[in-house]
Amino acid sequence: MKLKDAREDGFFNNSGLSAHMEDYLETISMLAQKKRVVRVKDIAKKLNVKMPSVTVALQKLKELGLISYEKYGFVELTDEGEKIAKRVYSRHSCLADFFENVLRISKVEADSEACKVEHHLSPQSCRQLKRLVDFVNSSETDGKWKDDLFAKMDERQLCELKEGDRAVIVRIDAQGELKKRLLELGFKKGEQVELIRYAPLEDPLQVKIKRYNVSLRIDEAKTITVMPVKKLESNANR
Amino acid sequence: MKLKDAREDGFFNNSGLSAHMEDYLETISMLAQKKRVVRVKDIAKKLNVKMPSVTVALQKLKELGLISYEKYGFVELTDEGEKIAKRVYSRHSCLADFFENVLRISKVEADSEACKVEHHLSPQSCRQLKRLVDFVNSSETDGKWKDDLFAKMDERQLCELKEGDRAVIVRIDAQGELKKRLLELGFKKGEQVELIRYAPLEDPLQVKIKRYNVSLRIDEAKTITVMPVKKLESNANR
DNA sequence: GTACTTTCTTAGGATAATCTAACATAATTT
DNA sequence: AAATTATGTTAGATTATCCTAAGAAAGTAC
Repeated sequence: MKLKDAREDGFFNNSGLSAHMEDYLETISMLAQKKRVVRVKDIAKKLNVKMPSVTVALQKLKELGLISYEKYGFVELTDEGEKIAKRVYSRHSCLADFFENVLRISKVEADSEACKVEHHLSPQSCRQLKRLVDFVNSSETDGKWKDDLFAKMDERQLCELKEGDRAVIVRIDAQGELKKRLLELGFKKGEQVELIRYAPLEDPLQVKIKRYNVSLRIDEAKTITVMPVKKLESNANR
Repeated sequence: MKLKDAREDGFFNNSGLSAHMEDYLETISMLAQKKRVVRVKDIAKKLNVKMPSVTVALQKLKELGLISYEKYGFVELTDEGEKIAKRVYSRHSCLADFFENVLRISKVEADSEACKVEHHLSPQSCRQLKRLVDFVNSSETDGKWKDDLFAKMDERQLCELKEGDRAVIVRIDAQGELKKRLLELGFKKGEQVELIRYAPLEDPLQVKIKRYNVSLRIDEAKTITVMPVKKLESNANR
């Protein structure tokens, strides 16, 4: 909602920079830590844009006094630029941490989600998010609730699995006829299933249960709650 | 990170629409529920843009088959448009719910944050977020941890308060000289403070404690953790 | 030290959004 | 029914991105 705001608050952030400019800054900062010098080419690669786009962005950042850079030269952050980059980066880590350790999605996806969301989060939300992550991560507050939370967060509906995933059935919410049919097919709590394949439009999905291949419609698969089994990736090639 | 993606995945979402187009769709859907007819003017007002911008957007949405609309006529969503709007809206509510009931920021701010973030969240994250909110909201899993969580989430550092806010001191993390000085000024656990005013650049902030006005630097105020006291707004005019 | 390769910049064009100003249609009032 | 007001559209400009193509500078190789 509020498109104009999207321009004022969404694209342009606390730093006064657009989301894209913040990305450039963040990238420069990251590269500066890894490499001796920061080059246009590297920035372009990291941000997945072409070099001319980088050149233009650098010129703008230079005008803003956030980097020092001469034509054909290397790029360095000024103190001011470094400060903003740090802030942007901390927001990013906070989010990535949240996605990974609270929402419990894979590290890679957590990072990618953080990238997409990071420029749009207010400092306040960021602080609150940090409090939440700290609470969940803190070992003081251990106890059953945390196991409960993680169990809940790790549950999926059968149709959320990817091809090849295996999982154990936790619960079946189907009623009446459907429930009966699913039970007959062998779906019951504790049973292991493997998602074989989705049909082109994702609709019927093929599942393996007790050595049988069964075809389910998405609406049917939605009633089945499962807990994925971690694949031992290192065993994959044996 | 990944600017090009920002275009492919950030601005253009699961629906294949840009964030702004999703906003238009969502707004139309909301207005359609409240009003007899949806007019350009209302959309413009809601989205905080001028009418010509709306006209242009509507033309595009029409081309995409998401709304039916004739020049100078009213706007209606097609089935396809309605479907997308619903999806967008459910993502929005999920986020707003999260910001309000898990991160525990005010309803208004929760909604505004949701608006800014909503277009950038994958369906997967959305589902996980929903699981988290459900877990926190569910009354089954009651018990002390929830109180602990809320207590933690409701804590603020003194310098996070707004002018006029009152709060009770929960903890002081200062060390050595600073701690001594704060204690001398009357800052201690259980004491009530009121944030009077920030200096122009937010730096020294003026706090009232035990009828005294005290000036603190931000770094000092950061060491003081407080629990805001809800103002009884309805009493304000008496 | 000339020639090739890599890296970077400039120029010019595209797109998606915004806006203002001016004009067109519809609705309301008299 | 004519005049006025409200609403909506078109035209044209602006901004922030991106891109490709072509040329310039720097680095490397023989």
